[in-house]
Amino acid sequence: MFSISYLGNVMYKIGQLAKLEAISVEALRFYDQQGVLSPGHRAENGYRLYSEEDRKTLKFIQSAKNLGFTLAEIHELLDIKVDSRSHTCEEVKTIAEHKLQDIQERIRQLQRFETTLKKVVKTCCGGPESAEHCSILEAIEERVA
Amino acid sequence: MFSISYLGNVMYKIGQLAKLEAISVEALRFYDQQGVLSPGHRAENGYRLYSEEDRKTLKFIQSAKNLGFTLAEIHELLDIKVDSRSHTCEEVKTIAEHKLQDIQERIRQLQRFETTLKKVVKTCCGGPESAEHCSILEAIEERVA
DNA sequence: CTTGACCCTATATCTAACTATAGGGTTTAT
DNA sequence: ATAAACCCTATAGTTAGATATAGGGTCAAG
Repeated sequence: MFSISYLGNVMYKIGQLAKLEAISVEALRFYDQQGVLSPGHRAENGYRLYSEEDRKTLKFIQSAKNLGFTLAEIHELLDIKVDSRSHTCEEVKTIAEHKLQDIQERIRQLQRFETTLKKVVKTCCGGPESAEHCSILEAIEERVA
Repeated sequence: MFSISYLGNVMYKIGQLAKLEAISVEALRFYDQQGVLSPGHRAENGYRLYSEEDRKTLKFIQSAKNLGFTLAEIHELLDIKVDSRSHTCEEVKTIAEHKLQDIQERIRQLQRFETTLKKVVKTCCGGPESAEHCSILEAIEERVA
């Protein structure tokens, strides 16, 4: 297998980058289409050619996904990143704080579910008897939440 | 406005039930289509007629949704409920326990996001200075998660 | 007797982040 | 030279739980 180079820089074909960064080829094409990761160049045959810089951007995307950011939010972050001189720390921090609040709200909602579910599970015998008087079903009927 | 009755029992038209239980008419039709809440009868003109029992089932559905159950899971619970003699407490408890584990796993994932996001937010000055050396962007680049 | 409120079905649209498929060109290995 | 492996575009499908829309029937009031 040959390595591809453009203007003296190593370039990756889509399948190569996909393998390196443990992502599907389809997902990479999807990122291109969504504008979060468009390869800097195309070969003459139309193949996408990703640079080392593109690979770093992909790592950024994957890392941001690990923080719970959506692709739309990652798009925003990347827009700031590529022209960071025109943007401020405040903007970035605001985005991150909103995300944090969003996540915390989702945690609270899930914890409400958890609290009630735990209560309800505890009251149930869980035995082989008929569910006719099952305390879980009864609790739900009585609008437990 | 007249109240509708069938075999001596009060029945609700879809819009009436929707108003009483604070749900949209479309959602009720969707529940019917999904088989979680099919009105016991249809009027001669094709109108859905919901009984008091159907209304209780709707309350059950809404309550179960407040515990985080999906419609598919609620379908399962209702299947057990309508023929509770053929089912056991154990079955019901198992469903609830699985749901609890599911919710707890989702909480853990969100908490991982939260922990890292908090760290990252704290390191950022959030000031009006350019984002060129923004510690949040740098942290994401360095695969913070 | 017609207007507005209500009901019906069937189909499309929404969000998010892909995955899959169809149909076709390119490259690499044998 | 040909078959496998790889690339392309464009479009459709997936999940969940609805919401929206088109086109049409029903019903009660004035």
